[in-house]
Amino acid sequence: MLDAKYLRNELEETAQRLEARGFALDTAQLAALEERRKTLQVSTQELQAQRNTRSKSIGQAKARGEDIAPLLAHVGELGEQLEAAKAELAILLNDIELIVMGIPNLPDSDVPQGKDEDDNVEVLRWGQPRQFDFVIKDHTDIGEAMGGIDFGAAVKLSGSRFVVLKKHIARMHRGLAQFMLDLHTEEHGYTEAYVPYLVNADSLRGTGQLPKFSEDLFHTNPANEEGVGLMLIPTAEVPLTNLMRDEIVDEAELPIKYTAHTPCFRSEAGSYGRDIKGLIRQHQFDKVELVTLVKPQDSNDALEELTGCAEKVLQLLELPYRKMLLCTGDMGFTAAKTYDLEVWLPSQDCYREISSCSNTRDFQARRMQARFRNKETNKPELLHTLNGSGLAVGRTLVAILENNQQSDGSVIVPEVLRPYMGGLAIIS
RNA sequence: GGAGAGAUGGCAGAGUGGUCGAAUGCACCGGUCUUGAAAACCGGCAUGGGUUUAUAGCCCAUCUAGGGUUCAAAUCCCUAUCUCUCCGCCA
Repeated sequence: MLDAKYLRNELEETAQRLEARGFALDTAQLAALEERRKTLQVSTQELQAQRNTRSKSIGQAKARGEDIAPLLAHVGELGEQLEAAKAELAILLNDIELIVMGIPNLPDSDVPQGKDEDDNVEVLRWGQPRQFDFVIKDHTDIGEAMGGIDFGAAVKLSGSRFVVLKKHIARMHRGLAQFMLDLHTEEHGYTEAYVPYLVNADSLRGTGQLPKFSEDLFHTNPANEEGVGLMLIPTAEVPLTNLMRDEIVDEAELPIKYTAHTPCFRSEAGSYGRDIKGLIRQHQFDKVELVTLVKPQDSNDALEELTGCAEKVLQLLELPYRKMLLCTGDMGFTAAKTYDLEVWLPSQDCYREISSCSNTRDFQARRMQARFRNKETNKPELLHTLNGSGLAVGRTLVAILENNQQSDGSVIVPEVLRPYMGGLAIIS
């Protein structure tokens, strides 16, 4: 959420900056609502103040043993006016909030202008895509041949966009998550967390999934009262970041760095026909998430550091990747600046997203009132929140299967993963 | 599933209808004292919002949340959520 004061004082400038990311802000509508809000709120508060003083004087009169009947008659109609004004104001504030909650974050000034993913800027490339001297298979064929990937079984259990993994593939999937968690906790200073996979609407509002992207979420429909209104997390960013919702932490505790391995659930509404085959786009996938909360002046550096932590995973697994700086038009709703990491997929002959690392600045923090106490002023200030995948486990599995495949259909296990695979060097 | 108790500021804990945004203690910040520290003493110390050039002032809201009663609610009523105790069940 943008700062309400900034929004109303710099309405045109805000609209201009949002245009860069393809968002059309209806400034005329907002200005009109704002004008009404101002007069109505001022007059409502004025009425409230009047009633407060009169009620107070009734109390004082009563204490002195005076007759309060005439005072009571006078305050009666004031109450009615106040009720009406309050009701009207509540509706208006609600309307305005709905609009403001649906406005995306402002892009940082160093984010390239652009319309879509074609305008993203490549920052660096790491590793060399391997040259194959045999006809390569995609991860589905490799996995199915090993009896380790079974889409048919998943269709029976749940439907399309789910998968059943077995044997070495299932183990590698598990090992990958362990490896990533160990790396981030032992080498990168993150605190491991185990979090709920079902969260309430307040949490989803805090990180920006609601109210605008409800259709991307899986909603629960419990048969009894218990658990009503809970939704499945689309990413661990939601529970991890919301740990700080309505909290004020000491400046000395910053930065706060959390990591968690969780499944993520996405309805993928509107992506019908995209990546139908394989593990790339699933309703349920595992991810190791990185979340950091920092002082405002530290968030630029924190984004570089966080992205570096995700890159480290790819480097240790020896997977070729490139780092993209997203343009204004391709960024997510809450992001001020985003790096995508894209891993090389031989079967698709291109780089595909495997991590997305964003600085949301105070956009999420304002929604959830996540703050720290400034040591100098002793006043609470909004934190900056950052999040990134470190990495998407399913897609990492895909990348390993495809990049490390051999002509006989077996796959070489990356060195760093072998301790998590009982020492296996090759799976087949 | 059944029975009961509770939810107040960073924490602890008063407050049962009227100058209560809320006593007191702890913590924290500043000062006096001290060679320095501690102790003692003095002072300060909630958050959100509105108005405004202003984190000057003024105003509104907030005692888990949402409704209700009343001129007036931390205080009375209803509902929800959460916590605790006991019984049952259970990984």
